[in-house]
Amino acid sequence: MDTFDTRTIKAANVKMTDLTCHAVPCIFPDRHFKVMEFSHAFEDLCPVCGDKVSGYHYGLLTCESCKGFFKRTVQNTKRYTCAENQNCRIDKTQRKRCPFCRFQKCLNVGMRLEAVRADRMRGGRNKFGPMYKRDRALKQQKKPWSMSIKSEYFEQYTYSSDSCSPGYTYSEGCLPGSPQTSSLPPTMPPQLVSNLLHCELDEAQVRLKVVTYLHQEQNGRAKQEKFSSFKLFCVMADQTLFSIVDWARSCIFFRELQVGDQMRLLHNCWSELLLLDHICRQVHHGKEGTLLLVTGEELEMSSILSQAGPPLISLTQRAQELVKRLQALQMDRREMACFKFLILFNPSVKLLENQAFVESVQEQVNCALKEYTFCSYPQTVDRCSQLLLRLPELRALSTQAEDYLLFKHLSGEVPCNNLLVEMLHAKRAMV
DNA sequence: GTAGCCTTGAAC
DNA sequence: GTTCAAGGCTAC
Repeated sequence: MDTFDTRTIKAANVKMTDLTCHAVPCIFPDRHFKVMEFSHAFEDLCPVCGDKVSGYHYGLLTCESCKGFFKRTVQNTKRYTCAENQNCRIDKTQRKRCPFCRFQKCLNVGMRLEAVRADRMRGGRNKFGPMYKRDRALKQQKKPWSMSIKSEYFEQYTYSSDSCSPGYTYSEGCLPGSPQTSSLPPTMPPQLVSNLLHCELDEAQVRLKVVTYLHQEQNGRAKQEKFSSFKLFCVMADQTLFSIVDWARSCIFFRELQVGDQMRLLHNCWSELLLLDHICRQVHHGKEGTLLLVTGEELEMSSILSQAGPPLISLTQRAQELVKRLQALQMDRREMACFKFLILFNPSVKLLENQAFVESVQEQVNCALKEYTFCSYPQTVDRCSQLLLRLPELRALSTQAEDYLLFKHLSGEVPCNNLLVEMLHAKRAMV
């Protein structure tokens, strides 16, 4: 129990020890005391604390203090802990109270770790320059419509992509796979569905965390101790699972539950969520014959199948069949977000303290998904049922994956101190 | 540790 | 030469 909590907190702290810090002391600071001027006034408020924006910093418009805070945290590899429930309110007056939640918010709104320079070189421009330029142009276009800053902020989504505006990137209209991109007239999704989508993890941030961790792990080992491919996959899945736990703990509804219920729900469905994460990635990847890993790497399916034993071959093939079915349905990101909640809020989990609440969330999400599919895909009347039929398949597949993992664990092939194994044991203890 | 102001330097 | 987003300095 305790291990779960401490490890979760560890996962929430971004590991940046591979950032080499070569501080260059400024021996002769040539001070001109030039008054700082900006060519234009920034009217926006900082998405982290609501203070006045001073310019683009680490990927998006933020205030000077959050810029400095983000820089100090990343450069000095700071680790914070939250004395409350990891959902402290961050505003101008309280931003100093909880650095843990402040840093989480920095990451959640889209501040980029990679914009903090490992070599601490001053001046110049980075790769975000064109992105900032695009964002400025976009904001300029939006001005005549007098959109309030707040509504603009909440109408955008957390999927990060370099091709869209900084921070919250895919706007309503350019969300891949959304019904708005088809020839159908645009319809407003139910508010709950939009809220669930808003909770989604930033794929780029997850990728960065996993890649950074893997890099550290491999580099910190002697040549003969390097991980095998299977162990690397375990570490990758382990780190992804940490991100999934972080996602759950910051989600609407879930964060209102007592820690005991949170753990029961997560212990019950961790493998389904992990598998769904993998499957969603493949559905949107859309390249037959290759698998897209959380690290962004592509693997040839044929090379996996040629090296894997029968249990892994069967698992891979069944997962790909499910991917194909969901691709055939053109399942979109909002539906995926609903799926996650339907999996997480399982009222049949034993010993829940607030079973009624879990049941009510499941019902609300179910209704919202029905309404969404009905309004957005009117040409497919039974779309919702077709989607929901995939859930038992996902569950069966996750059970098969758990069995395989247990077998590998008993054979000593899973790395020690692994959250996957911890969850596996916790789930078996529930039954 | 925080946050406001200063310096730097690549891109334009 | 100008811009502006990095890092640095320092009073608090």
